[in-house]
Amino acid sequence: MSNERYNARDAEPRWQRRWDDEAIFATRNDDPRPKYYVLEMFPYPSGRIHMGHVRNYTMGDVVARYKRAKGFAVLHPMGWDAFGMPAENAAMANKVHPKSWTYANIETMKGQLKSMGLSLDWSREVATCDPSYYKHQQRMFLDFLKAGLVERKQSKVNWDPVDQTVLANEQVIDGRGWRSGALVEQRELTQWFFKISQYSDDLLAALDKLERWPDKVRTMQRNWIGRSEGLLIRFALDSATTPDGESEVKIFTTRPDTLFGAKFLALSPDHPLAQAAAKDNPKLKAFIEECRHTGTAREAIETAEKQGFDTGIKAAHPFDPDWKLPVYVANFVLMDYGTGAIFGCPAHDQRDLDFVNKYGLGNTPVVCPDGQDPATFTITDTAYDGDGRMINSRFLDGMTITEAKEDVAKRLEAATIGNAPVAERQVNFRLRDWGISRQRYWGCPIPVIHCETCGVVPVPVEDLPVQLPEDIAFDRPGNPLDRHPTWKHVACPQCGGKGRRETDTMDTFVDSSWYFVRFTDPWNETTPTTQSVADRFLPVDQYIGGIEHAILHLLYSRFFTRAMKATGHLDLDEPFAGLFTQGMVVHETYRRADGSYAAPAEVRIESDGERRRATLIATGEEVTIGSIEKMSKSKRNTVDPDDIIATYGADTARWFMLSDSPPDRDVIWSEENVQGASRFVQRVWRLVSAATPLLPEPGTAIDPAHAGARALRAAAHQALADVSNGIERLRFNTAIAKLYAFVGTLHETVDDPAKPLETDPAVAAAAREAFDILVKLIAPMMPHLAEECWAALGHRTLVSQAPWPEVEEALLVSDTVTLPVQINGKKKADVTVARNAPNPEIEAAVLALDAVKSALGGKPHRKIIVVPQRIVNVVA
RNA sequence: GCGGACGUGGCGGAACUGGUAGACGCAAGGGACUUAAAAUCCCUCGAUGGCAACGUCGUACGGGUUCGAGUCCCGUCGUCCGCACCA
Repeated sequence: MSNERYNARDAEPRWQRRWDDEAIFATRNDDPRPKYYVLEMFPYPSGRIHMGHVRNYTMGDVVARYKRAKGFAVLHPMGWDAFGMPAENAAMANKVHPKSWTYANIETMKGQLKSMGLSLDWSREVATCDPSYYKHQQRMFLDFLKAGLVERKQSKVNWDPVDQTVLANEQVIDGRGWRSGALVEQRELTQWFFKISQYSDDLLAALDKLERWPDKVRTMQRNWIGRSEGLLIRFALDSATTPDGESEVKIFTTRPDTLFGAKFLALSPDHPLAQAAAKDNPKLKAFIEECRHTGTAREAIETAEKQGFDTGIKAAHPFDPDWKLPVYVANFVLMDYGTGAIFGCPAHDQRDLDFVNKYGLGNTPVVCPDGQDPATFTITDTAYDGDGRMINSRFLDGMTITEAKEDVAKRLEAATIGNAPVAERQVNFRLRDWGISRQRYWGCPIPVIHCETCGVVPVPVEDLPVQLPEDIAFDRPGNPLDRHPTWKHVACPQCGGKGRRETDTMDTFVDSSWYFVRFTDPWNETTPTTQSVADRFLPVDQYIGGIEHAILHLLYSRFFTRAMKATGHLDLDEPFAGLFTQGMVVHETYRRADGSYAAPAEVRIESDGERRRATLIATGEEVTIGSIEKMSKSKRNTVDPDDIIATYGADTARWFMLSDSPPDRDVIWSEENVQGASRFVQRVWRLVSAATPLLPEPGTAIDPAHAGARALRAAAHQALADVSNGIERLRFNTAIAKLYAFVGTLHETVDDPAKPLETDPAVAAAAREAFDILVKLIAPMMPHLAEECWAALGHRTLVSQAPWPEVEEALLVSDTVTLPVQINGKKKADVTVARNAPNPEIEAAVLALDAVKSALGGKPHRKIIVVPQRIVNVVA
């Protein structure tokens, strides 16, 4: 065997250069073969890539290389999600311009990605901060505006006091800004909105068709969109108790069946009627103020106590004008859902029950669970929201909930107050419009001009892009665009009068909502898309990224696809046909005695057989091995991809990323397991080096009658079938397990003391085929090693361009099968029979087995179950 | 609170639509080679009983369906994730 070690540091750059020189990963838009679009979520250019990127991009690259070998015109591009806050933070902290900071980071990270050996078409690279990209985004903004998909409105917004910007609801997590972590405040501002809610129904319904999306993500989006069917009911107000000008209140309910259990109405503190009532009621006014404050603090989780204030207003029950219900203002009623008002049925809604128990309004159960006696069924602390029959509900009594809902809806639709029906059926969504205004510099400028006479005027398309000014100061927080001395002062395109540019920029989620479209023709300077090309390559066949984008990015992209279709930029229903969410890369943490963290690179791990100990390399100080956590700077448990590639090579890193865990689960980065991957790289190289001199020319005919040759071919084709299947199903860890096993088999052949490889031409010919297959199988995962082996095996082509081998199915089935034999479901023996042996023959063979005879002890069996090709079970 | 996913050796995990539980990797132990170490190669490796052939138990726990259950059903416990006053 050769002693020469495989030198990744030498081989990897060499092959990368060759791929580059021959431009083998560039995709031609006129390639006539069937297309396959594989895409990984593009990175934010934060400075350096991290292990999460390595995992994400390795998975995508395996798919890209595999599909390319399968004969597809593969589109596999990369770009940069390059606008955003960190560039401005860096500008403030280090006096670097966001642009130079961003482009320097892109340069560094591009080099890192290249060192991973990814099969990307770099000629399609885009950066969202480049005017050549955001120009088209501005164009689409104007098109959306024209199409009625953009709106400017006053709204209560989530204000992040640290980043000094507005956040979308999706960007507020537990009441805190998703990036800054600061407690979010409520403010009234005029904002630009994309009318995503216009597509609520479609965005929801189309989820059912996204069969290649994880159920988890679809469920999350379903919940986020939050469709609920119900009834909008008008309650007439008692004029004697009601402020002038008010005569009714509208409420939304999904439980009209419980109308006879109503005890009160409740308004949101922001409800117009509440405001009106507060005018002459200082106590109510004070209460509303209080609600606002606790509302903004958002500590709702622990201080969830229901509070209300009786306005004194009385509302008439829709089925009984003499039945008056008190109208409260309550802190738990949300203004921006439904109508901002509810009716409370305490017996069947926990919130309402908590409320009446506090204010002594009582409750009447109107739904009685089956098996309970309606006469004695009572509610005290726990509302009943299950199924049952209507009680205490006059004409509804005895009906099911569904029947009662229908009956109430029909009656109230037919009834009228004034000239309008009392109620109408309504569908409500939780999803609200997407506020895209950000008070930031480093984002895509919103292309409109505010004119003193004409109002809001779109920037003419021929004036695009509205470019960001480069002379900008970051000495204060807030929006530098707004403070720029000249940039915002322009003439109105309509009247030529005094105008002012919009100084808000777009949420960076806008940038990432269509980059996958732009990749199809990034060279088009005049329009955002070239429709024929976009329609050819889209949808993305396989999209891969983190679960953290399950809602925001993916929902926005789905909206954008619809909006682009509506404005004639695309003909596409859904952007991502297949979605895969990969798990995180996690690592142990190390803590010093003083509580500070130590980095993996500073620590030496030793095992004394019983347990693992960690010491600081520099001082020998013992450190505690802590829990396994997501890699993060704060826990200092990160591993730098550059270090790993320098030490082991990209192939080892790639192989490790795929091998240890199922790709949708977290993978633990462990030094021992990386070394295992590294050993495997060397093992493959040694094996190929040892075998090569003994192998005949590629394509040498193999004697089909030779048993040894056939066995070897069977192993190769089985591995081929298994690895292909693993990649197709994105089960990379199982594909890799099969490769380990296959290499083991080849090793046995090469190491066989009988030396058939040297003496038996049939075996040698089979081995030639097997080695060629092996190298093709490892190529998607370890492309550099594969190229090196491919060349060593005497090929002059690139394995990266070689076709995927075809499975010869005939090799996978043998003439005989060995079936496990069970007695009463426990395995006791094996039986080998002809593959197509009829059942009686198999039964006879089984009953003749010693193990079966002794187990039966001379008694007759009761039954034999033969599952063809699988198993035999004898029932004693 | 609501919704979802999961629970298999010392560890990561495998087991297609119910059909030989623990593939493959890591760690560990033993051996070969070596002056020695590294590297490499070979063997062992769920628990338990037995000298052994072999037996018994075993996929969080308790039931059930089935010739047969890690897989399906019911219940319990635990872990993780998402949403969180959405009427």
